[in-house]
Amino acid sequence: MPRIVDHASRRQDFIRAACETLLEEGYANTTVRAVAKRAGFTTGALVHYFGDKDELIRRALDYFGTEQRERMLRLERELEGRAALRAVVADALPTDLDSQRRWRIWMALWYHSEESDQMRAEQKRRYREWLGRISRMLEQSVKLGELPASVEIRAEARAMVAFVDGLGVQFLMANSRLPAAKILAMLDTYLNRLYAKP
Amino acid sequence: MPRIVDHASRRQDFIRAACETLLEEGYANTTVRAVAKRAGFTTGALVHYFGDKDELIRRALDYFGTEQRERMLRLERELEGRAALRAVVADALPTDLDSQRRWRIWMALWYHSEESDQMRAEQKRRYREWLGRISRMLEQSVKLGELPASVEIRAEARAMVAFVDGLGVQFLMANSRLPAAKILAMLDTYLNRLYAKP
Amino acid sequence: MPRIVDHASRRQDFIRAACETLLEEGYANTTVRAVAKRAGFTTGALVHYFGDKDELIRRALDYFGTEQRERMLRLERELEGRAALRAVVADALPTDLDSQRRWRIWMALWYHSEESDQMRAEQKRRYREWLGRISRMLEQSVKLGELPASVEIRAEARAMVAFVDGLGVQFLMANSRLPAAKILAMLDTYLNRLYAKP
Amino acid sequence: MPRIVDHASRRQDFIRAACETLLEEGYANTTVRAVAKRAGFTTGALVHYFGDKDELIRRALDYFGTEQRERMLRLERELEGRAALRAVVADALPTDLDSQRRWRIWMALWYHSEESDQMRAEQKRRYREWLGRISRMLEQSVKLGELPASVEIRAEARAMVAFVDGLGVQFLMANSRLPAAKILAMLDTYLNRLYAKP
DNA sequence: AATGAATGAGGTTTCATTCAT
DNA sequence: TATGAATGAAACCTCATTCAT
Repeated sequence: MPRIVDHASRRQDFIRAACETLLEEGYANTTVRAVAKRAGFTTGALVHYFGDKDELIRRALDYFGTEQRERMLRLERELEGRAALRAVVADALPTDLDSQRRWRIWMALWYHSEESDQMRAEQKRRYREWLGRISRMLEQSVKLGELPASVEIRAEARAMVAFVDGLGVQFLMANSRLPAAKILAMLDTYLNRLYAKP
Repeated sequence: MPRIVDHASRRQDFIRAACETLLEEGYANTTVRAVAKRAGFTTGALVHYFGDKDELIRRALDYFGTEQRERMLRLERELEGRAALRAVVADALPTDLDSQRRWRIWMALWYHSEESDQMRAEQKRRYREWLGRISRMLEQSVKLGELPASVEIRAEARAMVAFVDGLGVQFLMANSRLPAAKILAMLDTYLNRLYAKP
Repeated sequence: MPRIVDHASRRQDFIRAACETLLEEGYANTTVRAVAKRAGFTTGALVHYFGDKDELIRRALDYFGTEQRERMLRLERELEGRAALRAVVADALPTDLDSQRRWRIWMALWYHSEESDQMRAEQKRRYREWLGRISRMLEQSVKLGELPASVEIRAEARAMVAFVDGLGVQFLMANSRLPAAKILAMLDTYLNRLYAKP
Repeated sequence: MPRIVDHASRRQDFIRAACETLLEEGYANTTVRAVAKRAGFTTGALVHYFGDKDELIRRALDYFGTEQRERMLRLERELEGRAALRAVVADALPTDLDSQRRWRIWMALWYHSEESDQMRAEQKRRYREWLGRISRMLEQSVKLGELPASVEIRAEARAMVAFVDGLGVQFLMANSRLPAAKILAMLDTYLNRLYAKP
């Protein structure tokens, strides 16, 4: 008589626990034991849900990307063109303690993409998606007449993403002493130039 | 009379070995043993040159910063204003295999600043210096009349650095398939907007 | 259901193994590996029972103190005044091979109290208790009229303990060639003088 | 052309350095490097004067015993009988910071006698000498009529030494909070009883 | 499915000792 | 004689993983 357990949901519990551990204790302290404990289980239980630690971490980071994407989709649905772009990017920027935690994870993700082929592949996929989304909003802006047709969509998307990532890094390096207002002002300066009439 | 060894140069050997190990095997595989072996010694030899592993790693990462700074200083000396800024930033951008390696190190540095207080302190110092240098070139541009006096130096410096760092990340994520020409074109677009006549 | 192991008793196994190792191989050779091996496990198993080596050693040394105390309490219950004192001290004195082993441990304890703050604290506690116990028996002697009220309890307790500890040291130095009879005779001489009618 | 070095005196330098290191840094921190540094040399120099570390330590502890003995001889020469005994023992007792240091060494010596056969042998010799010296003073007391002929010289000497050693231990355990006056008072109580008219 | 004891490899660090100079 | 670089063994500790229950 098998114990009644919702395999998928328990798996999700582990993933969430791994995320929280990554956020609050850092990658180096994200041990299997720590994650299992946070999830309310012991190390041995993991074996039923993940082949090894690496898979768990990958799933956790992926979950993280998924959350971000969902927030993004919500914003995209409600707005369009420049407004959508501004909303999506502003949401991604590090403007509070919570987003600082998010950026810490992203950095862990970048960093560890260097070490695991599978992680790298997944990270690439996420990057492509993120670039694609920005591109689409820029295209929308062109359609709406906010931007001239001559704009180089792909390059602009890349520049935009670079700007955001770079600010994330700075935010961490500055130990969160970078006020949200300043960051948003920088974003607006950036957008004003991009959307400037020639 | 002691065995004839140039202490400083041998120390440098270890630092170089640590760098190479970091670059080629990643931070996780950069063990004391691996570094010593690459340098052609046993682990115990390290003790003559570094207090502990952390110091070795810090020195290795610092070595990169120093190299970068020296290149920067050379460029600053020869040019001024916008031209200097363009040269310095273009040099920092990931445009070839060698700079890809550099960016991998930077990322390691960002990442591990999160875990070691000393490393964080040194990293902050480097960041401040880098921001200061960009700021000075922008001020020069104002003096030269390339930029209006109304420009917010500090915020522009931050935005510039963010742009560069973000492109470094993208370069790594894209597995170096981002052509130098495209990256430089993005830089010029960025500068054109910044230096645009209102 | 977990593997069936009595955590407390297994912990005790390690403590016993540590004691034996200390006794038979000396402190310098009491490595984690050696203790684990003697207990029939590998080093990693220790982590389930002790935070680190220091805690293991402290527990092992404490184990001795506890044993000693329990023997003492038994004797105190059955006797009183001078008789109790004589019995307790005679039991503590090094009169056989087994007590030689005990004294070797005590010396380790004294010695290592010098180097670990926690151990020093625990050792102080044990000393205070031991002094208190002797003091109480002396007070009893006063009440029973065996000793004059003028006796300086605390100083006499200290002297008594010093005498015992010093004999323990001598016993070890003499390589156990000090016959029990001689030692007990010395004790009686000591007590005769202490309890002499003025 | 050999360098002119007084082998014996340099050897003594190392021994003194080892002593000081033992006193000030404790046995565990008495590394070859620490001793050599204190002596103003490097580790490699030791090899010319001592076969290995163990020999160095043994010589250091021996030097220590020798100093103590010399102080004792001086006192013996000037006094006799009970007065001599009192002076010698009072000098040995832990009554100041300096003697605390001495006792720390003695304890190290006791402790490590357990681990090295050679050290044990030398320690035994020192103990015999110390017992012999006390015995001789007691015999003198008998000759001087201070003590009855019936006194058991050897046993009394042992008891005396035990008393002293035990107080040394207590002094260390009490973290030197045992006032000299109290200790000397205890000694006088002890001697008064020993020398009491029957 | 879950436990948690146990394994064992691998990491950093310390240090007595060796040896070319 | 002295140097001090280098060795290499051994210590403690951490942790992913395995497995009997």
